[in-house]
Amino acid sequence: MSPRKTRIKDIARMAGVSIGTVDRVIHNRGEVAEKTKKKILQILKETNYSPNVLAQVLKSKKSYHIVSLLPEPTEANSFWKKHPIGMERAIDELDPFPLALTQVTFDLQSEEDFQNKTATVINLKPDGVILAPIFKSESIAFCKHLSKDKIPYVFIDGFIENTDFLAYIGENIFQSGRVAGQLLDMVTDEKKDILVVNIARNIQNVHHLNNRTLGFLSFFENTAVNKGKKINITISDPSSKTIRTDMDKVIEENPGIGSIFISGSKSYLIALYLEEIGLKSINLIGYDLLDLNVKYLKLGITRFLIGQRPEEQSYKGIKKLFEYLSLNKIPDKIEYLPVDIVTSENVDFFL
Amino acid sequence: MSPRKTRIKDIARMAGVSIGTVDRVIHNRGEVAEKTKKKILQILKETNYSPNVLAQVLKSKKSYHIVSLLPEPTEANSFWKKHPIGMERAIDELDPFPLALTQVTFDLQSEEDFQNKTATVINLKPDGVILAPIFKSESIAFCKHLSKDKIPYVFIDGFIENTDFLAYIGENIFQSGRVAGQLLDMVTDEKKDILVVNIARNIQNVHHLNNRTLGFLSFFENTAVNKGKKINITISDPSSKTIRTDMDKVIEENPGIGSIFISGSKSYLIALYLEEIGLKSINLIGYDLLDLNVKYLKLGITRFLIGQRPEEQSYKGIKKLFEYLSLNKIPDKIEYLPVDIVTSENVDFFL
DNA sequence: CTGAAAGCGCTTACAG
DNA sequence: CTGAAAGCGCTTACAG
Repeated sequence: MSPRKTRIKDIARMAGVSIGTVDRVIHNRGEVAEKTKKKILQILKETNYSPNVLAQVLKSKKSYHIVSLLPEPTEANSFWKKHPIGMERAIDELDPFPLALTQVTFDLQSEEDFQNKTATVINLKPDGVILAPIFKSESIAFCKHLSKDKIPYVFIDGFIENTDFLAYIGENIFQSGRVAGQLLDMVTDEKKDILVVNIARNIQNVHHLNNRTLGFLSFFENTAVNKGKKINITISDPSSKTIRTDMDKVIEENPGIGSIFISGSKSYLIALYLEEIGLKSINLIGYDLLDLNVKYLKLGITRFLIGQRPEEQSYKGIKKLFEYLSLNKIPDKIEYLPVDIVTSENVDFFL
Repeated sequence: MSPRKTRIKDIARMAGVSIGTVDRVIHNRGEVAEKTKKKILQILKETNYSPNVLAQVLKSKKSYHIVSLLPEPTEANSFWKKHPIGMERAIDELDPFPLALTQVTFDLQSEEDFQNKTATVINLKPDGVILAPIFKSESIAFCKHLSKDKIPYVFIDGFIENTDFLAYIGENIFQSGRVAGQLLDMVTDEKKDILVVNIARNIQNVHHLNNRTLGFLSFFENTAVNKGKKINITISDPSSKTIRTDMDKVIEENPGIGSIFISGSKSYLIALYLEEIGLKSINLIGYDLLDLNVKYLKLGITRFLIGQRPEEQSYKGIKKLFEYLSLNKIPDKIEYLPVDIVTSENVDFFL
């Protein structure tokens, strides 16, 4: 297999120069006669030289500093608890390589806090950034700043077009809506109606909820068996009182509802509601393996959860940044992770 | 974060000896006065010393040799094509670390070939082995030999109890049967019957088909809604003629069949049969993302496929062996990978 | 039983 | 513009 790797020493011998000169050419540090440089470049190419990373790292002690800017996980949104775990795992695995991670978090409810924290990140002078671009306009401004400073950044959870990101790792949001559509179509009586519930203060701004709903509905436009009505509501306040009022109303007005699609991660709120009013015949599908969502999945009130591998998102984010920084490896720009279909019988494997 | 790592040099200074002596203690190479040794061990402990792997590898050039013994992938069983990919990826990722892999394959249909190949593996004097223990008694003999030679081995795809394996990475076979049961229960009319099809020359010997079927049936014993009959047949020969004869018979005798569970990876054979006789109302579920299985999934003839992440199995196998060999890290003995539920809408993410 | 030295492949000053 | 030397942290002979 390995025909013994070419070393700088070998290149130097072949070119009739010292290793210092070879090193200067390799790293383009100048101070080399044009003629010598050409010759060395030629040999480098012929021998297909690549440096011994071990020796490089051992010598240089240069540590890359990666900063993450992700939402602060809360009781109600334990989804974001998974991301730090993935990042730590990546760093563990990269172990002997010098990599420092600073985690900055922001309040998922506050554009202002997000904006302040982007300034914090900039001040840390990172070599690379991992970012969940929750707030669009603020994110765009931040990305511009990073580009200007030549700091590479990776999106997870969602991405913004026309920015200069190094990579995106996460869900294909539209398609995950279609998967949910297909599953509900399978378990819903052909003539029953289907309710789409978005829970969000301002649905306009929540890009991925919109996109999922679009994907979900698209499945019924061209592929599904179900012929029932599709009802679409937005609940602007996740308090149990508002949920009850809004849900009571829609269910009374639409007695034919057979299934409910919740476009975000708060399906447990609807499951709780259905449990309270004792309506067990309705099929529920939602997103993300929050503890409360899993509880209702295991209770049989929620039929399916769709998982989007939060831990793998951030794990791969770190890995790709590191490979780019240390080996100059350009990753695939968009990596869609599988849309996981989770039921009470396979959920334990995902926890 | 890092308070600068303790080096051998530091230990030596603290103990008032030279670095050579410290090294002798660390590697237990003897030739050290008991008193000195004690002192150094004490300091090692206090400082929580761990070596710089970079420097270690750079110096030693010791390359670990891993040998895999897996079935030869064939047209009909492209499942085993995925494993080499996973292993190559692991080696790529481990890059600067010296790791050689030799892949030995055997004929999935031949106990004799398997046995011959175990001898081949032994002759290669590997530092570690990755093994799919397809044939039980032959595998046990092989494992005994490996244990005697103190060669660590990792199982994938299945494992044999009471052997001295380092780790197993793969499916929870029984549980994956339950998942299939749950899915079919969801899409099958309560009163319809369910057919279980095993395709195998000798069903006795095919442990995992049995186990899956047991898991599948267990779901209907204690959890399912479906009240129909459960019919269980074994087709001993995968030729299309035998399939047709056997299937014609069972369908004629059981007109109430609403769904079919295929315990192995050859669901495409049954899908092809259903396509030919034009029976489209039956729900089909099977295993593994073979090209042909995926074809019938996309055509809508197969409802669900269950995936078991073949690539990840072997990827993790290599990683765990390497970590054990180089860092002496003992892995979790059994790691069940998630049971993936795959439909026509999410299958592309898994390919 | 112990220490001093050489060397793994690379990078970084420094001398000329 | 170029070369020789020191050193990253470890391991491996070798001398005593």
